[in-house]
Amino acid sequence: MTTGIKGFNDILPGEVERWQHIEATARRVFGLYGYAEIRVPILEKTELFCRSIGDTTDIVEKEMYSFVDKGENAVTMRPEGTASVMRAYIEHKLYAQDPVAKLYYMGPMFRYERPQKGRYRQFHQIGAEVTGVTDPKVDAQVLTMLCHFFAELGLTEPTLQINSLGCPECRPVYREALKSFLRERLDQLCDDCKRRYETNPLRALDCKSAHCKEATADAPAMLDHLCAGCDDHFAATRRHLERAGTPYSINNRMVRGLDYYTRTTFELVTGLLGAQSAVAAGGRYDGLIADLGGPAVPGIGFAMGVERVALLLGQQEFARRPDLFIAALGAEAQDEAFRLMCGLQRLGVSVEMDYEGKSLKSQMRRSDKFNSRFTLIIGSDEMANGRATLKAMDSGTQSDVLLDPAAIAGEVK
RNA sequence: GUGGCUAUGGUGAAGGGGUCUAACACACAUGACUGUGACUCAUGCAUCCGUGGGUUCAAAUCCCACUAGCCACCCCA
Repeated sequence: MTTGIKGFNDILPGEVERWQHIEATARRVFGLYGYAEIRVPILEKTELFCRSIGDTTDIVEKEMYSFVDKGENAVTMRPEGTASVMRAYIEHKLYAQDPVAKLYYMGPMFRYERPQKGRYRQFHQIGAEVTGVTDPKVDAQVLTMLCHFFAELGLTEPTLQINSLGCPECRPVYREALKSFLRERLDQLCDDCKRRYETNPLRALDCKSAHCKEATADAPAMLDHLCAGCDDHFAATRRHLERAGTPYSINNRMVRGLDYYTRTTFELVTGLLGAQSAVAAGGRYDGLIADLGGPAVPGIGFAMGVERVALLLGQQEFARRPDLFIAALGAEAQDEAFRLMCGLQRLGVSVEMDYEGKSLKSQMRRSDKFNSRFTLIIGSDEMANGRATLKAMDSGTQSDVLLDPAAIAGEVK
């Protein structure tokens, strides 16, 4: 038997309803804030991700599904959405009409990692991006919308953490300050952090090792090294969040994995997903659009992991409930049931029936299993006098109804 | 790429060398109720315990390998 690929999952009926609910909620909430959907391809030129995410990030170095296609092009199955959306924004010159674009997307992403709880090789993200606004009101609005979305789903547990990563002005200065701090206590750090000291010293700040936590307890914080512009931006973002009534906390040790982030970064974190605490995350990327060959337009956005959101929603039921089940006895009645079913469905009534000519008892059981609201019973008597028995399943009361779709629809609606 | 744990039916699982042609429960099917569900009762539903090899008179039960899944590290949504 051929099985699916490791880390690539089927989403079966029963679970897919939860996904549809998440997606529909995103469309509704994001629409409220004026975002339009954009659909971009799953495959892009490999260079797009190297340039945007960063050549030396883990994603690009070891996690991408990259291959050479039959036209000898180096292509990659997208590991995230922002790069593609910005590529489309630039390629179609959306900025020419209006540099301000508010876009959202949803779909599968691919990363070659070892699967574990809340992490899969094909996973799904719903993301949103705003271009063309530097004002921190937009930072606050993006975060407010994200929290609004979770509130609509009834999820209050994930909490918002924010940080600022500075800009190309102040970050290098901070990076050096941190390195010189770490240099003093390299011997106290774990092997991973020793390795990261050169490549990505900021990572030491959120290392899980107790020794590293202790050693970096008094490490300099990015927030204390922001330039005037970044400092003002962060302060204003906080003020606007308070104005919007969006609760948050500051996590000055938050580190993001993609190179393009500047200034505001954030995560929606939960303690309910094992090692995967981030349900949604994002940040500002003021240099990305220019880096990709577009105009000097700022941007900010986030992505959430749909699998993780679905996990948080738990086993909540989204079962459908048919309006009517038709139980028919005998070939003639079955034919009539089929005619009625087709007519009723055209009238907007959801109908189920049995196709195997089973006993009435068996059909009643099936009707009950479907949790249908009504059952229509048709046998030879009913066929003879043109009326059938309509049973309301919740109360058990029965009535007579004409064998006519419109008449039945009137009773069932 | 590294480490730990697990692997019995449609599902959750019990059983840790012979009494296992594998408990129990759910689900499913049929019937008791000859045309009425949800309750009740009865009956049926794994010749077989991830795959391959080994130990043994005897293995679902012990050993080895492989494979798969899960969780964790790295990293990330």
